[in-house]
Amino acid sequence: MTTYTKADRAPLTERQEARRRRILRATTQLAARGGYESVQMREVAELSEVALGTLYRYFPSKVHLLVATMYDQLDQLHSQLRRRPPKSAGARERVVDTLLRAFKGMQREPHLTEAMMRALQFADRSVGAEVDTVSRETTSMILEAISGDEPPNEPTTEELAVIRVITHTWHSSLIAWLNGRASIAQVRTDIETVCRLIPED
Amino acid sequence: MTTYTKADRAPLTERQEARRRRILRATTQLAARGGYESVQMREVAELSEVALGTLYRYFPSKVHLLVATMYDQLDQLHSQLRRRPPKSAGARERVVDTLLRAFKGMQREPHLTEAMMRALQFADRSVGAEVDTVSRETTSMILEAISGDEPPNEPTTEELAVIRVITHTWHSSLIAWLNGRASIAQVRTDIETVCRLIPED
DNA sequence: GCACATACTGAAACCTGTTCTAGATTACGC
DNA sequence: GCGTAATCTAGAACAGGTTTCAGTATGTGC
Repeated sequence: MTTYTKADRAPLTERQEARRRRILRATTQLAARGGYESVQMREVAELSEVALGTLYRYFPSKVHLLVATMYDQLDQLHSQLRRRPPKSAGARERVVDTLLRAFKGMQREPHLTEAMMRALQFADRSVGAEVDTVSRETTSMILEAISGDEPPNEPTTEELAVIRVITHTWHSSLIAWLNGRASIAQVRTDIETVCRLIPED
Repeated sequence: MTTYTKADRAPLTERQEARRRRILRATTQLAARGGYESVQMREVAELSEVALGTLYRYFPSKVHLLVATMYDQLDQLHSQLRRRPPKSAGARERVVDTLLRAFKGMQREPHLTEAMMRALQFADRSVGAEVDTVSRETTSMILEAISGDEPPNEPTTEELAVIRVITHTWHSSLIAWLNGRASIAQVRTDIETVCRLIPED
């Protein structure tokens, strides 16, 4: 019965926790500068003052590293949202607001976003657990937006299906935007379109 | 005013066309066996009896190669669909049928599917043009399903938005299935869910 | 059929993700 | 504090995508 806070990690000593933070910070920094390909494992190791082998002990691959970074960022976003939740009238509107607000944040750091999203989409089975964590976090953000002020109650199967579809759309259209294959307006439209699946209340 | 058939390629001599086919065939073969990571450029070159440099002249990267393969497969699927189009009553049903039929085909070659989809999702700006052709092909398949027997007329902006969302969902949920993060039933549900965005007629 | 430009070949070289190894260093139970 | 196990470090080595190059083959205009 060992339940860890925040994404089930084994307990770490302080120095280890510090190393982990340094690694994530370095990754964020490099990613923000030049995106996915600028995150080079040797550079991350050097910048975070950790040996390459140690980096790999903490994060078993570049994709793991970037997905963990994504979780980290998502977590910050989630806190912000809890502090100042969207105030719109209906569930649908609140979800749209939430996603557009997230999108606005991502527009500020397009390279970072690109690095994290590419990794998330490229992740294979071996990263399953970590991707699931990100996915759960996203789900609960949307669920909270749907619930509004009420404490979120157990989601129905139907709700979960809709949320999955929203998440899929959210990720893919973000990627399309990052790749220059979709405009900001198009991302907004896609979000609004998919959110029509949420029943008006 | 030079318009080429099938995805705008410069004209090739017969031997060049043959080489191109050999490369695509080899890629399909290797991908079908072991997925994305089994498609190794040196092996593709060897199997298609072409020098590595030549392979790169035809397809400037592994991702280009796999996206081209995707286009190729999609094209075959499209032909099949034209020969035996879905016969269901409403537009929505026909789209669901189309996608589920495609899904069934992909279940037969999961590794091949994985290789192509991973590449498609991982593609960056430099592959923009090729990804667009795949995207256009997908769009027209769905559009034809919507139109049914009628010749498809000019799609509205609204229709295009819905189709984009459907495509996004389609790709992401396929990936989730390939990664073992979603069941076949879930993919089916997601498709049915997103297709509710198509108005009943 | 010749001359030239373009394309193809084989092989080496390069880059970056990943793995491995031998030797410090650190954490921890006693 | 001491001994042991786990962790960390520096650096070499390996793997597969990509680039490069010298030489050969092919296609094209004349």
